[in-house]
Amino acid sequence: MPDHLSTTFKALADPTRRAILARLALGETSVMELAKPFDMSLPAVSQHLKVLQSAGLVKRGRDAQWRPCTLDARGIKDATQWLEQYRKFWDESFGKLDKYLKDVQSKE
Amino acid sequence: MPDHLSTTFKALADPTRRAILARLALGETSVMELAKPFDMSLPAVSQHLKVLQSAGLVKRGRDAQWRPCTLDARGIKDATQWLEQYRKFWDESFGKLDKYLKDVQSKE
DNA sequence: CTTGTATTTAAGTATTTCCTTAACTACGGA
DNA sequence: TCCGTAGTTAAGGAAATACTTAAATACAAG
Repeated sequence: MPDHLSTTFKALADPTRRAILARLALGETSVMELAKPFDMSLPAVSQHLKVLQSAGLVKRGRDAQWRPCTLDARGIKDATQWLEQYRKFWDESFGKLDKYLKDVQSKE
Repeated sequence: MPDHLSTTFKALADPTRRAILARLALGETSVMELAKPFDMSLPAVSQHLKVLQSAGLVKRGRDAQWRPCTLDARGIKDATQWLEQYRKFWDESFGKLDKYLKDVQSKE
């Protein structure tokens, strides 16, 4: 129903889900393992993973009874690239603005 | 109540609010002007602006009865920098991964 | 001081989110 | 086949979200 980017940013707007992504940045792991740090039921973590998956931020596999999770580049890329449009606005100190302009030029 | 980054990503997770930011990227403008493209009441837009403001994405001024809006670099910077941590995961084609590794090295 | 313009606040509502517990499915091994 | 481990689905509820209309506020100009 909603656009893809809204789904992705919504997924990122939760500290539990961002912590899951941080863990996955270290490498593939199971749902059990992911759930350990959180004071929350397993179904809750499973539901967070579903949100992350449909946002294209996490991919799931199958290994016997485990469903290993890894980062999915797609969602991260989409969000990053959208924000990239606004890069010239964050820290407009001349140094960084100068770097920005050079980068833009080098792409032409 | 929630952490700053959650507030910021939540603010970005709405297409109307992202459209407002897109308009503001072109320059400062009024609430009336911002509201025009949307099939939505003025209070609704005003409420969206409040969300953007508390996420550090928009700054407001005062000029007679107008409350001009501009982009606020802080929120954009925070969100971008958080995602930056994951840059090495989006498009791990060797070319871009190579560029990433060079960038990391050049910062040391 | 009244009117018009710009904008916010208040109050109410439908929908969505994030969690819970209970029940279910999937797989491997004895 | 029965059991244990891993994980999901279902059902329900409290709180948050995204809107609405009506009323209030802020300022400029006559």
